[in-house]
Amino acid sequence: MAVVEETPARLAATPSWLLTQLAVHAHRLSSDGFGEVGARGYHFRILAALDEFGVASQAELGRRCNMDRSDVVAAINELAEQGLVERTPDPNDRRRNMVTLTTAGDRQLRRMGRALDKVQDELLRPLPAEDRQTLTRLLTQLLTHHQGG
Amino acid sequence: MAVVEETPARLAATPSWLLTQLAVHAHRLSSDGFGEVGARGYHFRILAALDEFGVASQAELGRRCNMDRSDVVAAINELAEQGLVERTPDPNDRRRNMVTLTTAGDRQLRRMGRALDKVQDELLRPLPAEDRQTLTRLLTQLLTHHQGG
DNA sequence: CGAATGTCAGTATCACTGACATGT
DNA sequence: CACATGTCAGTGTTACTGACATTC
Repeated sequence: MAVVEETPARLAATPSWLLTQLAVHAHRLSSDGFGEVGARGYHFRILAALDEFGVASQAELGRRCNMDRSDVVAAINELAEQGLVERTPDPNDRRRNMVTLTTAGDRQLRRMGRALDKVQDELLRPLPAEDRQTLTRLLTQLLTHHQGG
Repeated sequence: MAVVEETPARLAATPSWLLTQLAVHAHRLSSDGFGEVGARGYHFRILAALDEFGVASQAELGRRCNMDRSDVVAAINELAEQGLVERTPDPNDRRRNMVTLTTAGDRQLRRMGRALDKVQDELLRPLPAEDRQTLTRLLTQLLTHHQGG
């Protein structure tokens, strides 16, 4: 009957619940933005890594973007089909593919970047600048611990 | 060649990236704990809601736990099969099922609760108590904004 | 009638596993 | 030989969509 139903305190007071639920909202927001340009999160990760560090093998991309090798394969397939990246064999190590960002890929990256900027604004809207910094610092601290150490 | 590959700054400096990556770690940790008792996240949400607010219809559970009606159906199926909840028709409203927590369900909830407590400790380990409070406050503030308003 | 409820079937994204062939 | 790389096929979790019959 109630219009608004209450979330159990056992969940609401729990950091891992807060994190996952907020991640859901972040994902919804960015899915909307990315979807408008026919892409998804994995694509952005790879394009951003190529833009920032240049040509790379698929395994390198996987490590940089926190993606599994097998998922990189699929993502590169999709990106290559759209002409956003090029996959060429590495003559120095014939196990590897060299993945390069194309001009079209760079344009797409910029489009997705703009969409992502909007997501951040929307996501952090209720927080003043100081709190945003604090939040980013704390989250970075946590992530560094769990990924690096 | 590098042993550690760098994450693109475009990602690392982005709150939504931090959130989603941390949510991944939280999910990994709780999946381990929940998996040991043969359960998953959706099960905990429902058991916790039943424990805190008592008997409820499936639709109510969905609203409280932030789950889709259709996903509640599947979760309740699984919980009922294990004898952790009971599903009985509501005589006052024949559209509804009344879902009740059984004694076994209560035991399971406690097991999962203990597992989840370990997850929080592990997740927040690098932060001092004060920072944990700040983080929880900021996350709560964000989530309230995105869910309530 | 409109609206809520339970149910079913299917989809998408992200993450992961195990296997295999090829090459270093 | 061990190990890295790319590839393929499949799984699990969470989240969501559209449809349908039943009931209020």
